Amino acid sequence: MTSRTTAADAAGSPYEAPVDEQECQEFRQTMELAGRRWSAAILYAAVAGARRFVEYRRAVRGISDRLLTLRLRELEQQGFIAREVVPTMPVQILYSPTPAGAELVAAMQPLGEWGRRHRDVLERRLPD
Amino acid sequence: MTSRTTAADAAGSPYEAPVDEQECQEFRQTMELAGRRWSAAILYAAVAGARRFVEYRRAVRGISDRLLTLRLRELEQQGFIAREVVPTMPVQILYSPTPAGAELVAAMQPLGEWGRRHRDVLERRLPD
DNA sequence: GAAGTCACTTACCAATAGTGAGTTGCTAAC
DNA sequence: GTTAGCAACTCACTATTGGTAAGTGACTTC
Repeated sequence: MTSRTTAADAAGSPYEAPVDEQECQEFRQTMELAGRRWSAAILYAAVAGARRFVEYRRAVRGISDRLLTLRLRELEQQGFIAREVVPTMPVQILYSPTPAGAELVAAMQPLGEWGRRHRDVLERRLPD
Repeated sequence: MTSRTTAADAAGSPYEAPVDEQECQEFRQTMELAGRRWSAAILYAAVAGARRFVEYRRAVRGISDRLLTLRLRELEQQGFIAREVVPTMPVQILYSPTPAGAELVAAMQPLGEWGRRHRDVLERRLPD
């Protein structure tokens, strides 16, 4: 810190924020990866046993076909979900969680817990 | 389950997905509340010691004034951040984490941990 | 008195999300 | 043998959200 004075100093600013910028950045990236709309619910459904497209659509109430397709592709690209085509007649397409996906869901559990304890807050801001 | 047969049954579908739809829903709401763009980083900065507008802007690298204003207001409404006007000359405005906000950040810690272990995945999909 | 800081607003454009309908390939029912 | 249905998509369109850049007013420092 230099000897330069500012309006804030004059007004009694307590300190310069000692926030670790890089850690903040990492934190942000992780939360935004996992917090992408629908992604967490889809991963959760996968770990809970969903496999086929329609099963996910049923489990993740409110999602559209289009967004489900998009998110499944993204999660596949990121390595959290594996897509398998079973060449029966008619073909079946199965989406299963990878170990990385399951690990991610496990890391989200405390937040799920938090959500159950603070259901009131959720209902106040996300009434869908 | 009825005795109705479907194409899926004919092709050997393993089971109906036993996913708990309500739990999935809760999970989704929580993750999307915390995963909103910039929100997690702002809360993190708050817990790490940021108080004034400029301190948050410095800590949360890349955010614009507009979005920071918006997010701070949202987090205040949701009860995660408290806004305090100190009537000095010039006035200071301080944003501090509430107990609920601190608790939320604590619940996000395992995900932050996960992010540090999987930095490669983050870099692949969020190069900003 | 010119330039700078703090905590915002405003205007505008781009990216993302949501809705609803259509498609292909198959089966099952009348 | 046409009609209806499901599974897993795709397309076109609109609404919502996010990003960029610039401006504002009260105040301070040079």
